[in-house]
Amino acid sequence: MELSKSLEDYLEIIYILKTKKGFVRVKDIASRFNFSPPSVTETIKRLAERNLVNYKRYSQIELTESGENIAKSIYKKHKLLAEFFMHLGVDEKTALHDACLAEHILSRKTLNKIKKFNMVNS
Amino acid sequence: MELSKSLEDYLEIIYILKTKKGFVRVKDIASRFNFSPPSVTETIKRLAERNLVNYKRYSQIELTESGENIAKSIYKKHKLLAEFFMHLGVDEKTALHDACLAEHILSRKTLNKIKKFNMVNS
DNA sequence: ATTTAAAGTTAGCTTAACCTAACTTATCTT
DNA sequence: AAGATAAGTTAGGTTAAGCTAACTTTAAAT
Repeated sequence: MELSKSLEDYLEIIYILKTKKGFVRVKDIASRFNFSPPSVTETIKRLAERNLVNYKRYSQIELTESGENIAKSIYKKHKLLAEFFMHLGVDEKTALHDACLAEHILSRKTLNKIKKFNMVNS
Repeated sequence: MELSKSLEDYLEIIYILKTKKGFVRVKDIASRFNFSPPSVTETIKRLAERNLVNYKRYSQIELTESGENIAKSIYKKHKLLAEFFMHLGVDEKTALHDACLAEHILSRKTLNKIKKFNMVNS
């Protein structure tokens, strides 16, 4: 059931691309992460096995409902953490970078405390 | 040159065990991480290839100077982050757990802001 | 000093997550 | 509608990081 950092990143970027562009292609994911297209295809297949995306060869990639739920929750963590780091005085670029990493590891309890901190400091 | 999260964890635990017990054995590392002894042996060899530990078969494990420097810096991050999470109101167990993960990923810039935060809130 | 038990190692396997080279499919242009 | 180009896939390789089973070495106990 546990998702790796890598799979979480894929779900998140699929969600972001879908929202921003309306559709998602292997090429877009590959160029975002600087991965080769075959690596992306392979990972998409693994996501499909877990019913997190609907995959059809040579076609666009769609999140399933549960895939989208996970993607949204990761994206929310990302936003929360970026805001948090910036409240601490970290520059935006670094805040976004570190948020991309921390979003995969911090516990719900810690994230809740961070959320409270953000609320107080807004 | 970049160390994986896994290798950083090994260096850190070797440093901690050495400090607390005076010596480090495969068995101790294995039981800390719940890894099998062969996995530990293999990783120790990889650390030795990078000159981060001195490894002699059937003998104790010693950090080299550069291995110890890295280990110390990770351990310092660990302490810093655990303290930080507790300042935010996170319980100790969770704080230590999350510190173990965050210590491998956060940038120097973010860690510096966290250090300042800790100083103000002590 | 032998024997036994504990610790460590070797050999060989697995999976995730990347890669390149070569091939296939889809799309776009004329 | 044919051919060229772009996108995607397949096949096969690599490395890190884990595992078990079987073997070796060291240390402890009698």
